[in-house]
Amino acid sequence: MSKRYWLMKSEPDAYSWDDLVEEGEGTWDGVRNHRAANNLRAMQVGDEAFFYHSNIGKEIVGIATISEAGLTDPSDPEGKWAAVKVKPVRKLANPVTLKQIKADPKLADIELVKLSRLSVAVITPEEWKYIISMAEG
DNA sequence: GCCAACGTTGGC
DNA sequence: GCCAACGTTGGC
Repeated sequence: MSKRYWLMKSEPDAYSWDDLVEEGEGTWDGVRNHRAANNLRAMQVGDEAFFYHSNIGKEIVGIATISEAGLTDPSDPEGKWAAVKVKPVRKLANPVTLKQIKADPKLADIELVKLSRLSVAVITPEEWKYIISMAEG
């Protein structure tokens, strides 16, 4: 299967990009939303994900890669929820803010905006390329 | 099975 | 701090 792209939200107060870089690898667990969990289950090792800071910053700050997929959430005693592990790839030269994303007609259908409460969202290859060009172009 | 009430998340 | 969006719960 070809590589897919994702967006993972985190409140930097709870777990920031810098925390991920410091640890080297982070487990993405605690997701208790079925749609977000389905996204987690669809992830494959090697997929890439934007790391988005919600609440504080409200911007995409970096790129992470899925290092382990199809895990069971260790924080779920019933073992029903999914988790993955991620590693930082690189920080974006210029973070892309939610404001920029909302203001751009090319990103009008992005799941991040349409389903704003989803903690794990899908990014299409077109959206991925476009956001990268905003950040590093 | 429907729907109102409530809780949570996240933007503003 | 407020409110909108969405999910979940519980009464019927």
